[in-house]
Amino acid sequence: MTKADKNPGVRTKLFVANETIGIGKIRLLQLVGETGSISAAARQMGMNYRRAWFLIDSMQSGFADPILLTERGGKGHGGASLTQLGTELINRYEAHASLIANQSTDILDWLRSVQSNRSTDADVSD
Amino acid sequence: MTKADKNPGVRTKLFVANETIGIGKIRLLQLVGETGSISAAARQMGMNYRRAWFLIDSMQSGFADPILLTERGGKGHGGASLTQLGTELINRYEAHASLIANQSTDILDWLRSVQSNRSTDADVSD
DNA sequence: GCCCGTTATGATATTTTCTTCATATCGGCC
DNA sequence: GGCCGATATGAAGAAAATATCATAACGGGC
Repeated sequence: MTKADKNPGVRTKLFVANETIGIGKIRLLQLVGETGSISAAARQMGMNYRRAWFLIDSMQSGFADPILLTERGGKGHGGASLTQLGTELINRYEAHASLIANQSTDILDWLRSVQSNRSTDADVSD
Repeated sequence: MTKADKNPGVRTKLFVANETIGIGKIRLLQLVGETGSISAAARQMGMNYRRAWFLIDSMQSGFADPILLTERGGKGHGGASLTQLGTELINRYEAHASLIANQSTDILDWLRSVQSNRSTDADVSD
């Protein structure tokens, strides 16, 4: 349970320099901005630091300039903060996602009308 | 560097009944329609029948009615053909993809202006 | 100087996904 | 009735993605 939505949806991914950026990485980046640390963001998303770091690193690899600045040790024992490029990435992604959503009502309505109604809960056949 | 930097791209996926539909599965479905068989379509896309069948099955699972009809044995030793629902799926997907492409120029232009210029190998993701 | 929480990365284990091989069935056709 | 190429699945192996555990460096603060 708590898997995919029962309603049809549309998701878009950006492809840049061999890496992909979707809503998950963007959300993580947002949380880094809000919490001021990668590990706090990871905890909040229920993932381990290792994975969060990989995701952020893969995002970063697409850009010529840093999307965040990190610091270890120091005040607050270190942390991370977004650069202007990082926040712009978030903003542009969200603006784009919003445009897409506006263009998706037709196909979503159609999918709803033709989709299978089989229970999408955990399909443990027994 | 014969392989020029890959340009940024946008890809969208439909989510329906726990399954995803992207350009790869749609292309496969198209080829089934053109060739009249799943195995021919698979060969043409360089994948094995097992995988093609699985992809088609996962697509089908999202819909209440069949997107293709299959036949084993018989004239031509069997084959597959799209239903009207299957062709409508293809058409609607392509119309949707075209809308998305029109809305993506802004973010693509921006990504081009800020992306890293490290050489990237070809992306052949379906 | 040690403690603390964080960044950063290595090494290993586990899970998931994909591939390959193998087998069965179908039904017109010669 | 056997051959053919197609659909349809099972199952073992390989590969890739993800998770877990472990360790080091950092540097302000006490």
